[in-house]
Amino acid sequence: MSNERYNIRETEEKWRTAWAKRNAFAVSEDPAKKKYYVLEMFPYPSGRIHVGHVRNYTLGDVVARYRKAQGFNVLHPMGWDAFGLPAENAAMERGLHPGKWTRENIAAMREQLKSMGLSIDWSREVATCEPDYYRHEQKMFLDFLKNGIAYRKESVVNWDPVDNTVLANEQVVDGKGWRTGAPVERRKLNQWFLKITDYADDLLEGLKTLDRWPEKVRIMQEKWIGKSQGLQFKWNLVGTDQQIEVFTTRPDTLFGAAFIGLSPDHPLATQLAGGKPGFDDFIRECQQVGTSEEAIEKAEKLGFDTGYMATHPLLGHEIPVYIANFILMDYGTGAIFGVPAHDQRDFDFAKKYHLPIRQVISDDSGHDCTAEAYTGPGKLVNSHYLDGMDIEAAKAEIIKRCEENGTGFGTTQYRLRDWGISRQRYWGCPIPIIYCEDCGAVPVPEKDLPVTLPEDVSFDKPGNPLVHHPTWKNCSCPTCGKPATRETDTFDTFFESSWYQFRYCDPHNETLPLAKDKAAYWMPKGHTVEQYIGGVEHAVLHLLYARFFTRAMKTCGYVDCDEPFMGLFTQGMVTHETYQDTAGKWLFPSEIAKDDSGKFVKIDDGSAVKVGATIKMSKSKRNVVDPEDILGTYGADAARLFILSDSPPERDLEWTEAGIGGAYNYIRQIYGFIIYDVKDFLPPVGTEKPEALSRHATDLLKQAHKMIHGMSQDIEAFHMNKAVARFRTFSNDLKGFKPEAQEWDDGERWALRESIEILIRVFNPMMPHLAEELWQMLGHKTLLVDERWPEVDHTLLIEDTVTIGVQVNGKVRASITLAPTASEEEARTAALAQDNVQKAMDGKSLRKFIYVPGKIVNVVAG
RNA sequence: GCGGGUGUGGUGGAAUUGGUAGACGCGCCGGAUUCAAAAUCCGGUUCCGAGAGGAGUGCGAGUUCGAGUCUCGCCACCCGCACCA
Repeated sequence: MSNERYNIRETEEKWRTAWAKRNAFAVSEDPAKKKYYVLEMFPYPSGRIHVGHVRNYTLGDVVARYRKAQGFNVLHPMGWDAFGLPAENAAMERGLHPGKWTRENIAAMREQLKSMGLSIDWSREVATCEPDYYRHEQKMFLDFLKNGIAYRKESVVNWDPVDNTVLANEQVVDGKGWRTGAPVERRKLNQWFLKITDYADDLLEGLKTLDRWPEKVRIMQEKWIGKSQGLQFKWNLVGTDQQIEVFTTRPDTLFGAAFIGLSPDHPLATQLAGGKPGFDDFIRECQQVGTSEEAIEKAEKLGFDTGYMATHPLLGHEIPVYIANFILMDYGTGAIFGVPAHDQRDFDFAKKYHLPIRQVISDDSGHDCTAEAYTGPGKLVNSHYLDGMDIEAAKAEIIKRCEENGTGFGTTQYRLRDWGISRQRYWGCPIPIIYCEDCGAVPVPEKDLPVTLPEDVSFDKPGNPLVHHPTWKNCSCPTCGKPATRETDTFDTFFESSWYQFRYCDPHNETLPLAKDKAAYWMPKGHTVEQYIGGVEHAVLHLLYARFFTRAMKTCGYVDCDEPFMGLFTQGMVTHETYQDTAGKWLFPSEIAKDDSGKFVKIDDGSAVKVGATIKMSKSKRNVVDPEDILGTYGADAARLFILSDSPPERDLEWTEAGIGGAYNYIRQIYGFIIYDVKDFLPPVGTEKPEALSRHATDLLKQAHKMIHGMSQDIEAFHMNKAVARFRTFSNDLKGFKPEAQEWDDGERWALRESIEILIRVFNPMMPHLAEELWQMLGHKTLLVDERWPEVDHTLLIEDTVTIGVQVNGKVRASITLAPTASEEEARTAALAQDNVQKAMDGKSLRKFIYVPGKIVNVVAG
């Protein structure tokens, strides 16, 4: 076998240069060609790519190169999600300006991505932190205002009382500020919102059209939107003329009501209980729970008895009114009625405050409602005129009665809340609003856009530097000319990532986010991004915001489509083993090695290393590998091949040294095999197919065409690991292909070249540098990047025999080879002729004979 | 807590969607080559059993001629939860 003579570094660089010189991946609108838009989620420019990026962009590149080979006009762009918190952290920790830090990171990461050999049209690159990008979203925001999609309201944030800054949920650790350690408070601020709830039904309906999305993502979005039918109705507050409006999805359980619960943020809460002993402490305690739903749900359920009672005309008795910390002001009316027997949270609350538990639903199984809430189906009991009804009928009856006596109405509620887009941060897109004492919140006139982010800022003080900027903040009112101040909040960075899929279609347009004709070619309704690829962690927020934003843009006349991504693929995480030294300190994989006995030790001092769980790569656990090292050591093709091998892309990928080594070996082996072992036997490029091929040569071709067929199916279904297994199997077939006689005959030589070229062309999307090099070494003058995907000769896929298993009473005892179309009679004869079948039947008679042609025979004996 | 998902040899995974479980790879074992090692090549490798044979897809039930695949109930791990991106 050959020595390795494939110079990976030089060769890979050579082909990247060749593609770039040729502008191989630059595209423009071409009405003669069908377009195909492949998009991977753009990266946050943290400074270095990580293995998750390598996985994401490798997957996208396989699709892009495969579709290009199929003749599509493939749009495959790249850009930078360049606003966000880490840039401000870098500024505070290291004194670097967020803009400088971000732009340097982009430059570094661009080089890293380029070294992967991606088929990207770099002329379309965008960075969201540049005014030529964000000016358009400022304009869109003004349009949203005009169309009633944007509005301002009060909402709560996490407040660090020491730094006097707003904290992201991520910056709240165990209820305390991450830097100051001070208990976080909730604080109300006026903020801008987008009316995503106006589109809730449409977003829900649209999910049905997304048949090329993973079902799990559609389900998650459906649950997130959380459409529910229910009753909104008023309770009377005993001894006052006040009423409490309550929403419930379970009006059927009305007679089991044990208490009314108010959100601590509910206006009535302070009104009823303010001044009562313990109230201030209670509210303070509530305010120390973070704003995240998770924190609220996990926090201990606390209540405060207002001392008031409430009643409802249909109920007939009075129940106490509590303030409860688990009730969200944002959902429904911010008030509920609690039914301990049929809701576990209410049950826990009732136990804690000694409230009665009254069962009103029963399924006759004797469920003990004093031990645990019952949430299953059943009939109504203890509920007067509802007794004996099923749940749905009882719901309808209560809604009807409330509507008749005018105390309530049936209504639809959504769990989805409007999208708060204000961030009290510097490194984001300025919200184009000016506040004037007389005129209020005034939109910045379009002629004054963009409102650019000032670069001369300092991070000496905590909080948003825009607030203390000496000149930027102060301006004059566009309406009346009086001194005024700019909005110092910036947009949520999800704003930028909600429309970048459009910007790539027309990235240098100065007047519009994108021109109509470009949108019509690349993003027509029903044929938008054919394939979007990214992490499943974006299943709800980013993907829902982008779907909403697209609809909002449509409302404002920018585009004609409503679903931005027709096909979605969500990849799994990349994991790695974790390592700790004897002192428990986390170690990087690069700090350890295997000793002679195969145990891991620290490289610098040889001390023992504890190998821990394989988990998601994270900086804190140091279980990360640097793609740059991998690419430098093994080359881009090996990294790409390993990423695609073994693990199905939707599942987690365990990064191992052995795995990347195996991929590297394959590249060297197949190169050596083709160039040193068989190249000299091959006929020249373009040799005509001989008149007749031997059975032997045809068998090889059959395998080759089966592979093409299988590879196409696998790539289209994102079964990249199976596609890899397929061409590796075929590589083994090739290596085992020997002349039947002493010498190669012409047919064999031709079949060998044909098969090798097929192999090269089908693995090209995965290992484009190696494929291009082999293509040239075999004598081709053209670039493989311009070649078409090989066509399947379907006559070669037909098999004349098939081997199937023979079961006796469900257990495999033998196998038989038949024509795929063999009759049941033929199958029966062949099966019963098998010794093992007779043995297993053990003299018993044939009771039933099952024959599924091409699949199985089952002899039922007894 | 709520919502979504995953579970198959020593190991990553495959199984034409109800039809011969373990393709392909990693690792390991044996052989060739080598002064030796590395690298490379060839062969073997689910478990128990000498063998005939038996068992086997997280655990427990069920449907079926036939279940990794479908149904129900558990267990374990992972992702998201609206200001990380």
